[in-house]
Amino acid sequence: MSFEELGLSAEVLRAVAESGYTEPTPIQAQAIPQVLRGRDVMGIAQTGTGKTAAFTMPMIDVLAAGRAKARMPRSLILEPTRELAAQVAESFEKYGKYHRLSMALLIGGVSMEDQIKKLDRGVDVLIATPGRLLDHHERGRIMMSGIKVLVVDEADRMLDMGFIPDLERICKLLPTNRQTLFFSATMMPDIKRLADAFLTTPVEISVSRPSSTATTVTQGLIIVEDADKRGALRNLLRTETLNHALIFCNRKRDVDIVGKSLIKHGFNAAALHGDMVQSERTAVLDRFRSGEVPILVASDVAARGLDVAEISHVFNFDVPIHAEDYVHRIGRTGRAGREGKAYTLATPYDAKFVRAIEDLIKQPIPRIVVEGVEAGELLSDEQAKSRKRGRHKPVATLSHVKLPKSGKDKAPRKAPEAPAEEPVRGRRRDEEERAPRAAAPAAPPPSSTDRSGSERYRADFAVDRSEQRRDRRPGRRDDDLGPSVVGFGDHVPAFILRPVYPEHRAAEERSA
DNA sequence: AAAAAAC
Repeated sequence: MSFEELGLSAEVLRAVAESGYTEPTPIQAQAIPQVLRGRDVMGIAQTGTGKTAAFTMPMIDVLAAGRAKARMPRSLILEPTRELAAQVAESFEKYGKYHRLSMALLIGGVSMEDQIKKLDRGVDVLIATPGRLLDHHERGRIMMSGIKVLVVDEADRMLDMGFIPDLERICKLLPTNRQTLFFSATMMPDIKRLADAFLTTPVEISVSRPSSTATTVTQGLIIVEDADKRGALRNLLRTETLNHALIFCNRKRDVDIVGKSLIKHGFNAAALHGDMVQSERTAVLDRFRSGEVPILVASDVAARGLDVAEISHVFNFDVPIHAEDYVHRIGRTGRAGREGKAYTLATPYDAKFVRAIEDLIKQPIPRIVVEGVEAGELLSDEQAKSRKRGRHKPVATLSHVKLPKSGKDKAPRKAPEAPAEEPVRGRRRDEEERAPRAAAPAAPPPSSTDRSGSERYRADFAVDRSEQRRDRRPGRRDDDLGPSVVGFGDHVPAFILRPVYPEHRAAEERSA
């Protein structure tokens, strides 16, 4: 099978040849002729199957005839993450280099100005993440009625991320007379329902079963105590011959910690997660792609679809909680038939997550021992439980008490000893603001006689800083923020109490 | 046990 047989234009074929590809992947071979024919396509394909090119190549030809009007894009591609959107834009640039298609990338985290300018000039290809697209639409910068081709990429991930309402809103803005291409790695019932709503008599294309891992990837599981994880990772990084290494952590906080720790130990590493500003995200990914920084520590923002050639190693610093994520993460290596290695660090308590992964991939992950690090063993559920009980330390100070989530009554709103208060109008709001704090478990009864002012302050207000503001993006609030001071709190500055009018002030001074 | 996405 060759690209020439698929019906693509000479211009696209020339661009494909120049990019070095000679043979279409299965999804490209099946999808390209259907897209050119104008059919709707439902593609069940994972990333790494050549899915992106399967829709960009034929779309370039479909859109070649015709011209875009101002603010009326002719096609729309929806992606779940900003990085994936940028990657699709690159694909259009690569295969569309002999066409004069205009393109705009509408993603969050970057200035709207350039995006608006492009929209005003008219775009053939609009690539967007849902939030920013709707933002532009609400500001009246886009008319969706001219869209002839819609692509919904990574639909299952959009579902995971709660994008479905946005997706449905966007879909209502589009003309019903259009071509739709819908891609998902799985076809769960929710996805099927969505596909039925979006597509009309689609051609179904399915390549490579989900939950399968590439055979060219060598896997290994290292069981160590939590405290030994970083040491084990460093050891692996030193002994393996790395080209590009991608290290996944479950939490953004740990991405930062592991990244900093590696740099401190002399590794050329960088971190990537969704709380970083977009310019940094882009810069880090560029440096990783170019090979300037060969080690990237990342959250699952990089788990799916990220296409960096020649990632030789994937390390799971944490066992992914959802088994499918394991498949996606290690799918970043061993791409296009290349060799890859995927090592997972597990603690003795990760047994059930490891089991879920092994069930999904239908094979055990070979256990591996890292030199210089004591090998552990996965604990059974009961063992884990009893060991955890033994490790439990009594709560020593209030600063270790985790505050109840606001809005959700996990702890009683009032301390048991607190005297029942008359609901005095005007004070009630203040009481409610303070209630969760006062009711923190193990709070000593409020007695002001035996404690100094500073002791009382510590007991009432001291909070573990790490529990505050996990989400540091400006304007974002986590539900479990620490105590917030409303207005001036209890303190009223003296100047506020002073009379405003000179004659009143004079009266005050007289009486003083 | 999380992450992702608009200002």
